Amino acid sequence: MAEKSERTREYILDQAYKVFAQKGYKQVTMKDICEAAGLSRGGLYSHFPGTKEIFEAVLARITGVEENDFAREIRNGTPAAVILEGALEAMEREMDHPEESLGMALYEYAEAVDPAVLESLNRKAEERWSALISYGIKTGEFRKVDVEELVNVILYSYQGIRMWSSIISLKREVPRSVIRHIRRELVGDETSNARTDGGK
Amino acid sequence: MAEKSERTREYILDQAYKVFAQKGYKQVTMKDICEAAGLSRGGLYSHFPGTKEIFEAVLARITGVEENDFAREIRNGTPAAVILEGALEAMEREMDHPEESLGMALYEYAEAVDPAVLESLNRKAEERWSALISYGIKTGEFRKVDVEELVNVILYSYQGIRMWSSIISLKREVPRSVIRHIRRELVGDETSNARTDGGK
DNA sequence: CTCCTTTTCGACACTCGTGTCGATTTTAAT
DNA sequence: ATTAAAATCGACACGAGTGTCGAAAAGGAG
Repeated sequence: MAEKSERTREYILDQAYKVFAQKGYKQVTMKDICEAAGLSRGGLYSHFPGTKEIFEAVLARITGVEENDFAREIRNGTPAAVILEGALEAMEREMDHPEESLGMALYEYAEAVDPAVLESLNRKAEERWSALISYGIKTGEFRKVDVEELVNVILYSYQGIRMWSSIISLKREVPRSVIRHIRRELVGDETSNARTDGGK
Repeated sequence: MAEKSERTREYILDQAYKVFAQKGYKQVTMKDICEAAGLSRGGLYSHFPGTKEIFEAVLARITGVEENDFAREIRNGTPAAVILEGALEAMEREMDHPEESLGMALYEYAEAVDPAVLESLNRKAEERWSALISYGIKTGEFRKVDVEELVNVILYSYQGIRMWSSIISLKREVPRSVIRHIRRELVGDETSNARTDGGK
C-alpha cells in the first residue's frame, strides 16, 4: 500500500516545528508551512485541516520524548545536587536560545486555543521541581528552604526571562544571575561551595 | 475655532486604553476601537492612521503620568522598607489583575513593532530597583544581597507571573509566595520580623 | 439664522489568509 | 507496462481587516 503519506506527514511536522519555533503560533499561516515543507496549500490541506491541528501534532510528537523527569533520577539515587546542575544547565540553555524551542508558540497556542495545555505543563514542572527540592532537603544536600516559594520563583523567573529574551536581547548575565540565585538558595553561598559532590 | 476634535481624540484614547488592556495589541482592530469609542471606521481614520499610532498615543499619555519613581522617595528620606512595601503591594496588585494594565499589549507591541520601548522600560525598572536595594543596604535595613542578581529575580519572576496569569488562572498563592521570597531576601526571615520600622 | 469649515459617515477597492474541489500527477501493486 | 488508488495541484469562493474618498451632517463664528 501507500506509505508515502506517512513520510510526508512526518516531514511536514519536522518543518512545521521549525516554523513554529521561529515565528510563534498565531503568526504562522498554512502558506508558511507548505512553503517550508515544499508542497502546495492544497496538498498540505489533504494532510491537516489547519495550523491548529499541525501544531497539536507537533506537540504530541515531542511531549512523549520530553523525559526530563527528575523522578527517575531520584529513584536511581542520583545526588540531588547533580540533578540540580543538569536542570540548571538545561534552563540556561533554553533561556539563551528561546528561538529553538516551542516556548513562545506554546504560550500563544494556550492563549488562543486551549489554556489547559499550559496548565498541565505548568503543573508538571511544578511537581518535578518540588520533588527535586524536597529530595535534596531530605538528603541534607539542600538548605531547608520554603519549597513552594522557591519553586514559584524558579518557574516564573525562568518563564519571564524566556519570553523577554525572545523579543529583546538580554545580557547573558541575566539568566546567569538568576541561576546563581537559585543555586545559592539551595546549596548555600558560593564561598562555602564544593558541596556538589558531598551528597550521599 | 474647533476644539471638538481634541475632545473626541481624548475620548478615543480613553476607550482604546481599555480595549488594549483587555485584548492585547495585535488582536485589536480599528473596528474594535471605533465601536468602543462610538464612531464609524471612517471617522476614526480621520483621527489616527492606524492601531499602531493609537497605541503609541495611549502609551505617550500614560508614560508621563507613571511617576512610580523610587528616587524621589529616597531623596525624601523615606525608609527603604517602606518604599519596598509600597512597591511589593503594587507588584502584587498588578500580578493579580493583569487585564487592567497594558502589560500584555506592550509586550506584543514591542514584539511586532519596536522592541526599544520594552528595552527602555526594562532598563528603567532595573535602575529603580537597583537604587532601592542599594539604598536599603546602605541604611542597614536590607541584608547585603547581590543587587544585580536579586533585581533580575524580582523583575523576571514578576513578568513571568504577569504573563502567565493573563492566560491561565494562577492560584493567588503564587504571586504571594514570590513576594514573600523577595521580602525574605531583603529583610530577613519572617521569624525575625518587625524590622520594617526599625530603619533609621 | 446663515454659511463656511470641520467632522463624520458608509460604500468601495484591495490584500491576505482560509477552506474546498475537480483535475492532474504520482505511487506502487499486479 | 498497466491501472486503480492515493497524493498533489491550482483555481475558486469566501470572510475579515485595511485604507480611501466623496457626500452628508454637525459645529461654531459672524
